[in-house]
Amino acid sequence: MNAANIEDVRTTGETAGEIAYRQIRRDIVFGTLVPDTRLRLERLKEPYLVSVSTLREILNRLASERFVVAEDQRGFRVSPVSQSHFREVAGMRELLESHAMKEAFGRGDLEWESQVVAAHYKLARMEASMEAGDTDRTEAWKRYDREFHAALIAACGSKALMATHRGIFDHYLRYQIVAVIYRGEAAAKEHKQLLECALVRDHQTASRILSGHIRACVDHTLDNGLLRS
Amino acid sequence: MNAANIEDVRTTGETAGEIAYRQIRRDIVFGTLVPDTRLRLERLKEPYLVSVSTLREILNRLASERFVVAEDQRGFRVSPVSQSHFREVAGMRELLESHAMKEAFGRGDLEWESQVVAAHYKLARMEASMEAGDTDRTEAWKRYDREFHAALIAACGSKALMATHRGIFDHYLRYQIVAVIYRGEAAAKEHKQLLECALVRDHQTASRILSGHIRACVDHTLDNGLLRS
DNA sequence: ATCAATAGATATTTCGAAAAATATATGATG
DNA sequence: CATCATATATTTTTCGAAATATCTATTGAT
Repeated sequence: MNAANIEDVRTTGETAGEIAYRQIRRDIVFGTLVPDTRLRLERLKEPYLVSVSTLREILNRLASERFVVAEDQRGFRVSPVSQSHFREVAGMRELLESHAMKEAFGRGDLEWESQVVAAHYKLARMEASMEAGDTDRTEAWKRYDREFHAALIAACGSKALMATHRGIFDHYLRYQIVAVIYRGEAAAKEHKQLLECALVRDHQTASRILSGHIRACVDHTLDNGLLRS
Repeated sequence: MNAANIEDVRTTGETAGEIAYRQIRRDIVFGTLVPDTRLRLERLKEPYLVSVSTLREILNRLASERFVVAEDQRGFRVSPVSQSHFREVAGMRELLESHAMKEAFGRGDLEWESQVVAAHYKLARMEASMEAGDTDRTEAWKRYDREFHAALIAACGSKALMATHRGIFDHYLRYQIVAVIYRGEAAAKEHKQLLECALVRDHQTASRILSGHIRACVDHTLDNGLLRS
């Protein structure tokens, strides 16, 4: 290959299907594709710039991740949401993340600590910016939130655990978006507490805070009836 | 539809892709498709009786489940196995199944108990039959083992937890097959103990037994060097 | 008027081939 | 002889259309 092609490696390295996959997944997590709507193949071809076959590959992947449901010979639809499922997902997050934090706190080294500090710094700055009225950046905020919690458990020593957590976390994220949750100040305080726990390796307090963090979010959502049945 | 078609509902209700999916998944879990081998599309068309497009749908699904890995523009291969991954999967099973048993023991009713008894009965009979030299039925044995452990946690109240457990369990199963593990007598005894714990709702003892159950299996495999690296 | 059966329309599933990328073989050059 | 560029072959990715199934509207019968 000649020198001119070096720049194209980025572009060609990723398949069209991969790009469309990320876009559709993102549209489900962030609610652009609303729960329970049917995903008609011919209709999705145009907006995502792929053919039906490629779409089916993508939707099959998302079905494995439970972001869409595949009904036998009746196509696909965006997975529905429900109070009970939200509770289940929140419970899973609590179980996985608590355990992973405990492991990470026991194994983490200086490099890990610095990554946690870095992730918290970015998140805290974003939270401050949101507090100051810089709205409609919730997507970036959620990304930093995810990265902070991922950093906390990064030293847990199990790729399998982190992968499972990541899958569950995105489902949790969808409920936060779908129900339009905002409790910035409280969440920011809890994030700071989690950072401090990490640095002194106090996983018991961290678990307690995480439980509160998650349960407050679930209760707030369900109490206000932001989700039906 | 006329009366004659009623019988065909079973046949036509399932798509060709669904059948091939189950077969390929099964072939990976039970080692027929050996770890790390490349899954060439043209080569798999014939044995599984589907086209390349359908194959890609299946392999994308299995990639989401981490039974195959997809390399950018380089196709698919059966996920490799390693000691460290086996340990991670075993750890995940311990975490999920322990927690689920605790919940199930707290919520289970008479109907649940009877299902556990039924599942154990089938498993115990199979184990006795294996003990008596009825070999090469390990696949059926593994299925009953899975069903027993699934029955134990069936009352945990979380479909999400059960689904995640199921996914992890099959990865665990693959290692049992790949490494040709057999510790029938010991396992049978532990299964009986788990049944008794369930009926008296002693989740703490059950957790201890499950830990031993899993760790003995992992140690036995790795100590005997049945798995490289 | 209600229900069943049929025909037509719409959607999904499956296929084989074209397009794009990677891997392999060949040959030229230092 | 090694290295790099070029050409060939193989493989993956993507597509559009044929085959199959489901859904809807219409007709006819009880």
